[in-house]
Amino acid sequence: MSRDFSLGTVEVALKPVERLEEYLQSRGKRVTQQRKIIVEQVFARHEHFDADDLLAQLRELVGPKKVSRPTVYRTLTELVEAGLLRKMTLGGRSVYEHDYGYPQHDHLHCTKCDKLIEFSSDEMKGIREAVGREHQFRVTGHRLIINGICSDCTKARRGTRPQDLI
Amino acid sequence: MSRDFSLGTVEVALKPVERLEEYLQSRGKRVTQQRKIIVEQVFARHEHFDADDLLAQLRELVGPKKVSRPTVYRTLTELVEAGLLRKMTLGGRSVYEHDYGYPQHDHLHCTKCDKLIEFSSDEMKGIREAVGREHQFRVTGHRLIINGICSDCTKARRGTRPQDLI
DNA sequence: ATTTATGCAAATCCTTTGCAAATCT
DNA sequence: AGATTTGCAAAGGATTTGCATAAAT
Repeated sequence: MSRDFSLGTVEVALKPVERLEEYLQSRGKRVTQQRKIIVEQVFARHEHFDADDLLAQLRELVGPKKVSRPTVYRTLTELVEAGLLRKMTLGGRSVYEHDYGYPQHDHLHCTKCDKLIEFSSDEMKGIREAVGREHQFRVTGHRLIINGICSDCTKARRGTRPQDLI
Repeated sequence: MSRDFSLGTVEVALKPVERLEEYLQSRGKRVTQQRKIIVEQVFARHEHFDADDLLAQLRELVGPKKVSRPTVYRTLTELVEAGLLRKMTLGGRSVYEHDYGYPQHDHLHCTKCDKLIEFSSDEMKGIREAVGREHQFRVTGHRLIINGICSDCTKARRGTRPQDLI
């Protein structure tokens, strides 16, 4: 199966839910209703989100009391462990995005409207390797966020609240 | 006046305290004892620190009740606004480092021992420009953190607590 | 004399936890 | 049945805020 996203295409053998089941079973964890509901909803949209966004989405699209807040937090942690989601911290709050079946990329962060735009740069690979070698550092990943003002906000001349630059 | 740091030398016209006074006066804010004590202590050491570290340093080197916790937080925010400090978020907590008179650089973050190592890469300038142009984004800064295991932890074979990869 | 800043205590925000009841295997 | 999960309520940790008092202009 292959999925096509704005940044490219990556081959993935299993659907997110299946990947999760595989992960859960390999750890003797259980495939519960709420975990299935959560992956399903998480992969139903591609935008970046935080625990609250997800909770709101669940309440709206699935039902008001299908999954509790603690379970959302617990499951998000598992989805990160399972390699399905990637977590990042933007000004104090945790933000998640798809990792599974999604190509490596970085972010442009508009400090006016707080929008996140994805981009990919091949040069990063080189930088990582070079820097790692130089410092005898075993590199496992990186996070690059370029801050600035997006074109929309530049046009709109009057921005909203000033954001702290992570 | 020039200051020499591991990554290079940058010319700065005023000392941090002076720069702060300039900033405060330009805003009709007051040059208080605690604000002066804080900048002084903040620039007395070059390591990265968080609000708690600073509070501890103040209690130890200045006195146990010279500056309160809320004032530390309020002043750190001002120092960032004044361009004296740079703020970053590492796994939920805010970490600060010198910005004023200190050259642009990025970080290597050891996910075992949580150590931060500075490095600078010239390629980043190019990436920033290219990406900004491509997305009509007015770039004002960036944050690059490369995660991995530092040489110390690799040697020590057994790391400490697992960290979440920002 | 004004007006801003500080310190205290309490409040917030996001996230995590203890524990009994519910749900999987 | 037996173990893991869930949901609830409460706890936690970092950071912020209201307000009376202290300090700066």
